[in-house]
Formats: sequence, C-alpha cells, structure tokens
Amino acid sequence: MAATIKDVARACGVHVSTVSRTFSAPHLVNPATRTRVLAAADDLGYRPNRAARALTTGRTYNMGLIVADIANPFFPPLIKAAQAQARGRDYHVFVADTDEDPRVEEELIRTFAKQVDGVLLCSPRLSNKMIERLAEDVPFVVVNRRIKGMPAVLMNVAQGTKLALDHLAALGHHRIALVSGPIGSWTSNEMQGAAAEAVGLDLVFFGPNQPTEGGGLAVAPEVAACGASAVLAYNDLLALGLIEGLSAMEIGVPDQISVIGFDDILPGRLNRPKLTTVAMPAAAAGRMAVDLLLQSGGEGATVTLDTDLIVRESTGRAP
Amino acid sequence: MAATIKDVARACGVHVSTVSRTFSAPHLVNPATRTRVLAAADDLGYRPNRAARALTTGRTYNMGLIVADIANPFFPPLIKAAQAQARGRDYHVFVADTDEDPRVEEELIRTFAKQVDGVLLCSPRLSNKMIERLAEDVPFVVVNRRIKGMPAVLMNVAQGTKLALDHLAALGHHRIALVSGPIGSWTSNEMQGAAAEAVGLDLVFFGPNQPTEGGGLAVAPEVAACGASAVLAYNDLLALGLIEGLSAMEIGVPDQISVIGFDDILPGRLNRPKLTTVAMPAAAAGRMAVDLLLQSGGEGATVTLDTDLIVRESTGRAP
DNA sequence: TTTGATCTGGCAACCGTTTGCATGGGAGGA
DNA sequence: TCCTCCCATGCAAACGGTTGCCAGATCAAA
Repeated sequence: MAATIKDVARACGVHVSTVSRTFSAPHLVNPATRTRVLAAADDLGYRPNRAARALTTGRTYNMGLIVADIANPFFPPLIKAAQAQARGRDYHVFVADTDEDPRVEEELIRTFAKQVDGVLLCSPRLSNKMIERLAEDVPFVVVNRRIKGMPAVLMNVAQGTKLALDHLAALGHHRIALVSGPIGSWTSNEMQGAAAEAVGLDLVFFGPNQPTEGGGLAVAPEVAACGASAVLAYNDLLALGLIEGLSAMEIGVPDQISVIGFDDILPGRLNRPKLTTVAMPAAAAGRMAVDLLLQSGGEGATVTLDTDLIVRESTGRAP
Repeated sequence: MAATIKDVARACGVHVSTVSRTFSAPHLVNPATRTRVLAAADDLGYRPNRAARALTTGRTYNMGLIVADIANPFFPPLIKAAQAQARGRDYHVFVADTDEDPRVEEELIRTFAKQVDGVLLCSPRLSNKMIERLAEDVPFVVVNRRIKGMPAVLMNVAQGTKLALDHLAALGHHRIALVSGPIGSWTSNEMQGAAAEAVGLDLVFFGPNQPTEGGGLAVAPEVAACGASAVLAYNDLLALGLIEGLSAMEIGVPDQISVIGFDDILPGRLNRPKLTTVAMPAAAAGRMAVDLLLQSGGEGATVTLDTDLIVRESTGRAP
C-alpha cells in the first residue's frame, strides 16, 4: 500500500492538516516543520493522491482530449502540442479515441466528465445539440466545430478550399471532383460550402466517405469515371488512398488527374508523388485549445487559424 | 453543479446507501425501490462519480497507456486495439505521450499512479531499475521490454531480424548496415544481439538514432558511404527517412541499396518504393497487454508474439 | 402462535485530502 | 507587566461515494 498523508503525519508527530499544508500551502507552515514533513514524506515515498484532492478542491489538473481516430496522422501533432502546452501549465492531458463512432464519443465524454477539468473535443461527430447537453457536465473546447457560446478553435477551411480551387483553376482545371468526409464533420461542410461558392468551376460531389486511406481507395473508380481532371479531397489520407486507387487503374497523378488533400500529414510528404495539400495548423490548434480551456470559464471565445496551400507534386496542368 | 448521490436520495426519500446499492449491487435492493431510484437518477441526470467511488473501492476502471511517441504510426493500432479490448471489459484507456523523454515518462507514470488501476508501458525509455521502483506505486504491463517478475508483451524481434537477414542474404547481399534505434530501447538491443549472431555477413552498426524520419534522413550519408548494399533499420520511420535521404543523393532503392524496416506502418505501404518490413503485431500486443493487466495481479506472465517478414519493393538483388 | 430464515434499507465509519475555524504560545508595544 | 496580534498548528467537517453491521418486516414452516 502506498503511503498516505496519515502515515506521514504519524511519522513526524504532526497533524494531517499540517502535512496537507506543507504541500498545498507551504507558506503557512513553519520552515522547520516543513523540512521535517518533507523528509518524512520523501522517506515514505509519499505523493499526494490527486483523485482524493480533486474530491475536495474540484480541480483535477487533468484534461481530456478526444479525437475521432488516433491513427489519422493529422492528430498526433495536435495531441503532442496540447500535451506540451498543458505540461507547461501544470496540467496533464489524457487522450482517447472514438473510432469515428458518436456513441463511443458520448460515452468517453461521460467517463471523462468527473475525472478532468475540461475536455478538448477534436473534430467531433456528435450533433451540436448533444454536445450542448454534455457541456452541462464538463467544460468543453471544441476544435473544428462551431457551436454558439462554446469556446472553439477553428481552422479556416473555407479559405483553404479557395486557395486550392484557385490553384487548380490556374492550372487550367475546370471540372473538379470534391470528395467529402464523414457525416457530422463541420470541416467537410465548410469545404462544400466554400466550394459551392466558387464561380466558373464545374464541381462534382462525392460523399460521405470514410476519412481514411480505405475511403479513398473506395471512391477512386467513381472519381475516375466522372470525367474530372482534378480532385479536392477531405483530407490527406483520403487523397493518398485515392492516388493509390487511381494508380492501380493505371491513371497517372498528376498527368491525368491532379489531387489535392487537406491536413499536410507526414505520409503525404513521403509519398510519390508528394502530395499537394492545404496545411492545417494542427499544433497551433492544440496549443490554443489548451489555453482556451484554461482561460475561459466556458466563455465562448473563438479562434480561427489560417490555412496554407502547399504545392508539391500531385497537381499539374490539366491534360 | 452535477447531481450527487444525495440529491437522488433526497428526491426519492431513501437513504444514500440505497441509491449506492442500486448502482453497485442492484440485487440487494427491492425491484420497486430500484425503479424509483433509477427514475429519479435519470431525472436528475445523475451519474456515479467514478473518482469518488475509486476512493473507497480502490478500483478506478481506468488504465493508462504510455507511449514514446504518438506520432509514430506504429502506436495507433496498438492503442486502438487496447482501447477496444478494454472497453469490452468495462475499462477505459487514457493515453499519454512521453516525447521520447524518460523524465516525462516518469512524471506521467506518477500522475497516472493513483488515477488508474494499472499502466501499459509501451517501449519504455526508462531503465529497468527505475521501472521496478515505480512498480511499487502502480501495476505495470510492459510492452517491448523484459523485466524480471513483471508481466510483459514481447515481440519476437530476434526472429524478425533473422528473417530479414536471411532474406537479404538470399538476395546476394553480404555487407549490411544495421541502423539502430534510441538508447534504452529493448527492441534495438534485441535486434543488434540477433544480428550479431548471424554468420557469414559483414555487419556495420550505426546508432543510436532518433526513431523517426529525421533520424533516417540524418544517417543516410553515413550509410551511403559505408559500402553496404543493404540496410536493416530499427523501424519503418527510420527506413522511410533513409530512403528519402538516399534518393536525395540519387541513390536508388532497391537498385543500389536495399532497405528493410520494422513495424509495418501505413506510410510504408503507401510509399514508393513500397517498404519491405518486418511486421510487428501491434494490435495483438495491445489486446494482450490489456488482458495481462486485468488477469495478473502483477504476476510476471510473459507473452511473446511472432513477427512476420513482408517483402515489398524496397529490397532487391545485390548489385 | 412461535420460531427462524430471508429481504430490505438505514446507520455510520471510512477512503485521502482540503480548509474554515479555534486555540495556544510567543513576540512586540505600551 | 499586561494587552494585542500574529503565527503555527490542531480540530473537524466536508467532498461523493461504498459497505459491514444491525433492525424491522415479511413469510413459511412447525
């Protein structure tokens, strides 16, 4: 059994409250006593039980971070940035993965609710209504979702979509396939909305799709058949799968079809052809989300981060 | 404020202990009462506070999972498998990332200690001695590390190394570069040990290296200069970076140099050339680790999982 | 009816820690 | 020398639950 505050108190003939104060309000205890307590604590290997502490203080110094799919390389940089930022604020971040399943997402939020001071909800698949209800149990910061009155970190997807479309138009593309993401994704909606506003382009929509390599592989035939000379995909994973599927059909990228993704994940940089993509500031988003959670007592500040077009090898002139 | 057990008790004129039992030992309470309590609880949106419960029961129904680097695609499948397995056992898994830093690793373990029932320690960078000491605070299952008396999930790296080396030998390679991983990695040691036993091969060792794409990029020049016609890399990320670096030097893979990695991560399957690799059963390891933690009361069972050579495009006949 | 077994639910202690309040002693000022 | 005031510490009640023990009620068997 690990040593408790009582063991320490007994060990140096002092009341538990004194031991408690030695750790949580050192200035209230006599330096001599403090040294004695610290020594005894160290000797017994005592460390305050954070869960018990949280029971009275109401603060756990933990926060939860929920993502749709850890296996999507988009998330790790966001996660790492959030953890680093939190560490600097004396907080810890626990991560959980919903497997793109809204039910799992809900359950995880409920589990987190009492064990953390707040939850960073990244690219949620839950409905706004549901999220608002759950927000009664625990403070949220949502990433990639706009919900009124709730702090949010947004990426400027509309702007990125425009950059991508402009790039394609400049290369002479006219008929463009828009391969969207999963249902319930704000990002996907933003993208479609922004694309629909583009003038002079002939857009073909495909969706919803799994935001994975497999999803890309699966739509490849349809995309190939639709007569588009360029594709804008919901994310890089989808784009990568698409390229894979197209090349299996002997369709060259970018010679016959140009492909643009979103996110700027590592595999996109290693792939041949290297993927042209709209870079999402994932790390910055992770940091911002942490700060927003810590600052706002649930106040609805919204931060929007700009995106960036990175032209590499998967886009070229229209045939 | 969220509803507590007291609110529910008051709401249906019953003692808190009855409410408590309704949730944790339903058979002890009269069906009629139970229905009443459940209704009131539902009405107030009451959910038992797991942290408070843990205080008396000593069980949190949470477990921690610590990895060196979430951004390494090797881990996500392991994490997802562990979470899924745990979910089936009514447990939740919280993930944390150490950034390959032993100090962060230690701190995370201490943080987890009182908030989880056990920790899955994946590819630790801490010393055996340190891990043994920390094991007094919280039960562990280590993955990819052998520590006496501690439950472990091992991957048969030695066997995988042998498979890889045999494959290369069969292709006519003789001088082979072995690019190892970070200090403190059991896997890296295993690999070196197994390689050293191979007869008839001329091995050149490089290391330690960061187990990332950057690490591979960095050693590429040395590897190119050492005269080896094939490389066995600590992991796929390293191998991918290596291929990247070599191709930047106009050295063709596999025409001039063959490359084999370890892990079988997704980017390796998308890369051109597709990476030949020793597949590690990451998902199985995640599941096993969870089961081991739940079964053993800390008993030192060890499970070893076999690895598998997957020949793709990055290996070919020696020039 | 008595006896005893079986249910049901209340009581209160406990888990490890924090914190408002009370207390005792010593220092400093008058 | 006496009166304040402050400092350091103790006391005890919380926080949100669980659980061993006990008592009253119910019911069947004798």
